[in-house]
Amino acid sequence: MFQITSEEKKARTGILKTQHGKVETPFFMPVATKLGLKLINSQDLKDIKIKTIISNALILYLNPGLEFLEKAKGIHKFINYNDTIFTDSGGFQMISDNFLISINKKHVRFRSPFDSSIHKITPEKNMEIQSALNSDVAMCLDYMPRFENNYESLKESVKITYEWAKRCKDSHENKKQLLFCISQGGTFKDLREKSAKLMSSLDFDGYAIGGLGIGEGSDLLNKTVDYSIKYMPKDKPRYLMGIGTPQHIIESISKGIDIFDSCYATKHARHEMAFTLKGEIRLGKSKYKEDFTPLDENCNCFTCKNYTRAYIHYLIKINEPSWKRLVTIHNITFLNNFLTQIRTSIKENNFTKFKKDFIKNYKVK
RNA sequence: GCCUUGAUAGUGUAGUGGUUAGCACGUAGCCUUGUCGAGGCUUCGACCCGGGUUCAAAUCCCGGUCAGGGCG
Repeated sequence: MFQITSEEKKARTGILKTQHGKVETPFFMPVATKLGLKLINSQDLKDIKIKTIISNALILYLNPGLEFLEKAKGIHKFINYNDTIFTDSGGFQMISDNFLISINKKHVRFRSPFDSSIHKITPEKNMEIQSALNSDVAMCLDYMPRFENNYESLKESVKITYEWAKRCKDSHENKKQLLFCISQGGTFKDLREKSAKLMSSLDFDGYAIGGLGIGEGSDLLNKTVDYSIKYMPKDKPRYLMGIGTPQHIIESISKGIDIFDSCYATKHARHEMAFTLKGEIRLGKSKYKEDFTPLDENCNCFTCKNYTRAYIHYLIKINEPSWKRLVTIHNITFLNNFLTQIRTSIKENNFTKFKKDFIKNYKVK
């Protein structure tokens, strides 16, 4: 399932094998919650060489529904994507007020945002859904409390998430599908350590860190990854959920993280932000009006090969929405290339220098 | 030449005697990280010029300038 191929200090490369092929780690997954990547499609993913995406089991269960997806001959066929698809369990929805109704040890009750119907989901039911979706990697149902700074509720979430992980594992029947668990604990050291230890006591195909990237800031994010990863199995893939930015990705890889997903790159692309090796730029700013250079000077993406910052700026100013696709393509290509470079640097035992050079050039506000 | 209409942020406009002069786009800045609203927030920025009436004028009057329209 997972094999480490090279290491430099704590950073490592590896190969994750799923029913749809092999993926080299560390990698980044774009988010396709509803099986749609805004503005781009599976052909774009092939062109960019994106080998994994992540969707959301609970959302797909509510709409378009399992019956429909069965008629469509499965999610891979439906979206014409023949590589690895992760499905998130839907635990993240629990932080949304208009979603959650109640939660207890047995199940979670919530209201569908699509038709306001009320649903009850148990870990067993969640596994049933993910097995039926036949994604390549399923995530255990976890409980992420809304009040992320409340120690007591986080303590409770660590406990419930552990109980649920056991139930997910026991009821997981799709043997072609890998199953990852998720640890919680907010930014509290003792809770993170406890959660990581509890999860590591169970045998999963991969181990995720959840509950981060929700405004805790870089310092707490980095510290929390340290707390957790110390007690996570070394020979299994480690997935930092919801992250994110190039600086967080490279920092986390240096700690031993293998997998990332985030809507940051695509969402920010639609808000005029493009990644460059020197930091983020805002293309709507007038300083780019006569900047006839590519978004990033070293990027080989479709957008950078064919268009300039000035053109994107111009499209923004004349309210021509096609720029959003161009910037989206750039940002996910940028991240994908970034991860490829990181993998290469680890294999060549050059990662430490690569990271140092990157941080030196990458300006963070 | 005569008549007429108009002139309010960079642009387009609201405003019939007392408004912190409103709005949209724009400028500048900030936010967004496992449900991505093709977003959200903040800032900057104006009454054409000169005189008059009035306690008080973007608002009423006179003149000028500029622009549009009509007549000759």
